[in-house]
Amino acid sequence: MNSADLASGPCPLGRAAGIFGDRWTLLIMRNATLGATRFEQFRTGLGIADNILSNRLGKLVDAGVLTKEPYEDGNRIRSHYRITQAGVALRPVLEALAAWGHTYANPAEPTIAVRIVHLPCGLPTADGSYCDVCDTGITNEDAAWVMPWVSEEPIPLATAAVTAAPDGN
Amino acid sequence: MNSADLASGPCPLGRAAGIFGDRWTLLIMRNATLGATRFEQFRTGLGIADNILSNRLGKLVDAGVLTKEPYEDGNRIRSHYRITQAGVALRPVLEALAAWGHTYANPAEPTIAVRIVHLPCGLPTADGSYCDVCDTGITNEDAAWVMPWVSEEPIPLATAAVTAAPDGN
DNA sequence: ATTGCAAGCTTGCATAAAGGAAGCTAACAT
DNA sequence: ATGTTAGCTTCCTTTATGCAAGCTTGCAAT
Repeated sequence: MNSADLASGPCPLGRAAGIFGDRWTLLIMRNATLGATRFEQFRTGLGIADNILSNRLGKLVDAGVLTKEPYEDGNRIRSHYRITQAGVALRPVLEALAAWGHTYANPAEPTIAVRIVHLPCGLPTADGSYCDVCDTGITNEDAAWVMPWVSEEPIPLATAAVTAAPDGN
Repeated sequence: MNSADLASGPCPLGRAAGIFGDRWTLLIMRNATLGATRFEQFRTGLGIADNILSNRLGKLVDAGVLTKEPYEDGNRIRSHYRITQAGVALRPVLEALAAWGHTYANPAEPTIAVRIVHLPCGLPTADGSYCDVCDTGITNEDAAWVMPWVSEEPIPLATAAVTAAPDGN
C-alpha cells in the first residue's frame, strides 16, 4: 500500500492522517492557528525549505484547510493564506497533541504546558472547547493560547477566512 | 532547520509532531489502540513495508509509547508490542483526528463517524473522555470504538502494558 | 536612474526517507 | 526432508526533503 491511498479510505482517522501525516503540515497549521498568513511568516517561523513550504501550502489549500487570497501590500498584490472553517476545526487536534507532548514527549527538559484561555473572562480552561467559568463553548474568536516559553502574553487564535462548507476540495 | 530538531524544541506540539509527524506513526498507534500487538498484525492491517514498520516500531518503543516484550508462541519466543500509558494517553489525539476527518476530509464519499462507546453502559459518548450518562470519566479499560465501515461491533481498546512513568526514553 | 532589497515563488541538484522484493532464522506442521 | 509462518534485515529503486540559486515585481535609498 502506498500511503497516499490512506487519504481516500473509509477510516476518517486514516484520511486525516493522509493529510496531516508528514513532518510539516501539523506545524504549518499550528502557526496558521497562531495567526501566520504569509509565506515569509511560515518560512521564518518554521525554518522550512521554500519549495517544501510552497508544496505544503498548495496541498493545504487543496485540502480545504487554508485559502489562498490576494491582498494589498502598498500598491502591490501579494498572496496570503488564511485558515478556513475546516482549519479552525483542527484546533482540538492541535490542543490534544500539545497536551500529550507536554506530558509525554521528551520530558527530560523542563516542559511548560500550553494554556488555553477564554478571552472574555481571561481564565485558562481545562478543555479548550468549553469554559466552565462562563459556562459557554469556546470558539477561536474568543480563545487564545499562552505559550510560556515564548511569552506570558496570550496569543489570540486566527478565525476562519470564510464560512466554508466542509468540502475537502 | 531539520525537522528532527522539532522533537527537542520547547513547544510541546512541535515535540509531539516530531514523533508522530510521518505517514505511518499515527496509523500504527491507531491499530495499537485497537489491539494490534504483533508485527504481522501491523503489517497486514496497514499494508506498510516491513523495513519501515520495523523502524517505526523501534522508534515508538524509544519514544515510550510502545514496549517490546517477549511472549510465548507455543514453545517459541516471539516479540510483541504493547501500548504504554503514554500510548494510551494518545487516544484523545486519535479521536480528535477521527472526528475532524469525518467532517472535513474528502467528504465526497460517504463518511461514517467513529463512535466512542462507554462499555459499562454501552452508550456512545459525545466526548470520549467523559460519559454523561454514567457521570464518570472514560479510560481505555471501559471504552470501545465502533467503526461502522468495518462492523457495528464495538472494538474494545488496548490498555496500558505497564504503568509507565511519563518517561519518553 | 540605478542599485538594492523583500516577498513569494520556481528550478536544479544532493541527500534522506519510503517502498518493494528477496533472504534469513527458528520453530513448528506435513 | 519440505514447507510455512513470524519477525526481521539487506539490497535496490523511487519519492520526499533540504539547500542554494534564480526570477519577478514593486518600493526605497543613493
